[in-house]
Amino acid sequence: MAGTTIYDVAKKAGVSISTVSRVLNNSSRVKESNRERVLQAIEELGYERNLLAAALMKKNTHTLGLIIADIANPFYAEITRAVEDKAAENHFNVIVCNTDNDLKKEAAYIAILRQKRIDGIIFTTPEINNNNIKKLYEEQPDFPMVLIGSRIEGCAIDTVLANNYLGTTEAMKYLTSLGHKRIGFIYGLPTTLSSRERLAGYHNYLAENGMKSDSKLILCGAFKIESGYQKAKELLQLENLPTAIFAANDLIAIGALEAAREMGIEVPNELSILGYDNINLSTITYPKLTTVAQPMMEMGARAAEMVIERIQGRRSSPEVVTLLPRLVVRDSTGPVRR
Amino acid sequence: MAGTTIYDVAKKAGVSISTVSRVLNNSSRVKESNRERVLQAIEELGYERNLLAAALMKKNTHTLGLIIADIANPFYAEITRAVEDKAAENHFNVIVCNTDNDLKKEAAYIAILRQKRIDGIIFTTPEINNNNIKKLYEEQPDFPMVLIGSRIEGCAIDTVLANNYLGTTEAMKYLTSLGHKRIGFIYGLPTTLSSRERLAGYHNYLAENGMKSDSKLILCGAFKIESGYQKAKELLQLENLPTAIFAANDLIAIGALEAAREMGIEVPNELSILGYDNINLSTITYPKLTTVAQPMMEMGARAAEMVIERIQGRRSSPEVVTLLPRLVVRDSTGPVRR
DNA sequence: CTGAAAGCGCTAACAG
DNA sequence: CTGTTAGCGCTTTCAG
Repeated sequence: MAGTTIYDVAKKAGVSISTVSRVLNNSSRVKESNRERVLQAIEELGYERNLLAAALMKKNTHTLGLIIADIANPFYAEITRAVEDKAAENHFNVIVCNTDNDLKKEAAYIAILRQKRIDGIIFTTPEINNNNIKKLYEEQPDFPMVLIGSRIEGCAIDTVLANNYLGTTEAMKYLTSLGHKRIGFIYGLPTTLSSRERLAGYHNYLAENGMKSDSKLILCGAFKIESGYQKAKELLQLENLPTAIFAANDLIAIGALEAAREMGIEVPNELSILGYDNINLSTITYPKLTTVAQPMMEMGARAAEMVIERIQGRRSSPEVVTLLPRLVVRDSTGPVRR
Repeated sequence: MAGTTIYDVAKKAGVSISTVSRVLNNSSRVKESNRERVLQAIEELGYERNLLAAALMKKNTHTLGLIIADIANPFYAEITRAVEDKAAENHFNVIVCNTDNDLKKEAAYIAILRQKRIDGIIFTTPEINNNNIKKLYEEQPDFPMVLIGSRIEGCAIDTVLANNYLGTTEAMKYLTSLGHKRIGFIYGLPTTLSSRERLAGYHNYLAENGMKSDSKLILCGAFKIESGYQKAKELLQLENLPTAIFAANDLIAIGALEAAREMGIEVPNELSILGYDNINLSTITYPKLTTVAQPMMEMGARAAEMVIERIQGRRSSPEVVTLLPRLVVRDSTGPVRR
């Protein structure tokens, strides 16, 4: 019953509420016989602990906030799953907040989460210039939080990253090894860490390997299927066609796949398409997508671990953990046709 | 600051804590000048309300629990998105709980959610015999909860359903209109409402239309891609081949698509495949999946509305809301080849 | 090892 | 309209 309190339990067990509290929290030795009587009273009364009252005293709620753009986006869904798993393992719950990358919404969520006294927040905000986080950090530098896949200038916050340069380089190396020289690049929101670093990686690779970069081959849209579809169409209407398209995420790549199909361009025979992320979807496309796999599960799990460690005071100076992506070759890429 | 309380605010504003509380809650008239002084004090102190303390008194947390099998499953992800949106609209947060349909895990989540005094729970448990829910209902019949896509025997609980018979019938009607007579049926976990009703719908349709049902054509697996793949393979190795496969969800259909491709069977020319749900994935398969669309967004939104209404006492006798599915014809189905 | 008592920060009568 | 007061249900000294 929700109405019963430790007073009821105490009375029934013939002990004081302190003793009841002690067995509830395992906080200090309680005579075995008393512990048993308390446990039995709890059982018989169907007592349900009020964790709100406990939190009011203990100053922790064992609840985490997770701020993401959109849980219906498979990329975030997978991270969320990992976060929730790791949280549950450590007896934390997670409140999920969809912001659609709207800073106003995000600010409102942050405020309410703090008012509900959640213990920490995990941000997956892609934006590199997120003033909400910056502000929170400045006002409460000690508040436990961690960033996934992003960095905020001037904020020493725990962060989990996947190495974008490496991923991009691997992909480009692979593509060029197949003989591709004209490689189109479609990326998403430019104010995003992923966009920046992947674009930089693309440019770098070309430069370091003495390949000229053609600005006509570089298009910017959004990290969405629709956007990938449109930008790929643009690319495929160029006079001097690319032989491969490197998409800055899988959704873009999926859109590109569709554009190619619609235009009667065979993948991978006439055009190679390479994605980024390795979301679950990438297995069910036809052809199956070659992609740079981000260790999303690890990223989520690691992030959850980090906030929890910080909440529990088992962590001092902020740290940036950089995980390694790896190329997953499937069927959407092949040797350039001469 | 998190350390400041209404006492600090009251002192700074030169009023009593009651007045502060009143402006915070807009609970009763406060002289305009006082309200402003309070607001200003709040601003200057950076006061952050402690909603735990408030909840302890008010007996509500403005938090919902959402119990699902797996947020990484696009079907649940979409529902979750809708639930969270509607919740946020009504100033509720949602705690997401992944159970993998494990009743033990679920029971643990229910217990902790209640201890955290969340205001209501939305269950998307597919199982028809969920003792956790039954038990909760028996112990706390007034506790606000709603079921999505399932029913629990003997429990008068608010429920949101999509009409499985109708969906199945539509699909079968469409398939037979294309000339299909041997229609394979692959479904998932048999203890699931969706499985039962869709299977029943399949049988019904055949019976009502004087078509004989062949038990060899009816296979049961899990609601997963992998399972669809395997069962479709079985179906496609039969002596007397089906000309169409009706899958009880899209994941199964996607698996079937892959099986067909692997076996060199052309869809839809040689085999029609029809799914159920219309998850986002169903647009990106090749060919694009014909499917029975469940209004997942509406289901989630409606469910959230219902719990919130019940929480707010704006709802009396439990209700079963049945939404209508609709057939979405895409490219994975076609006329039977003679 | 146990109990009494003092809060945690807030809301809700109840007087005024 | 405002302040006083008594809790909400629990944890945590502090004595014993």
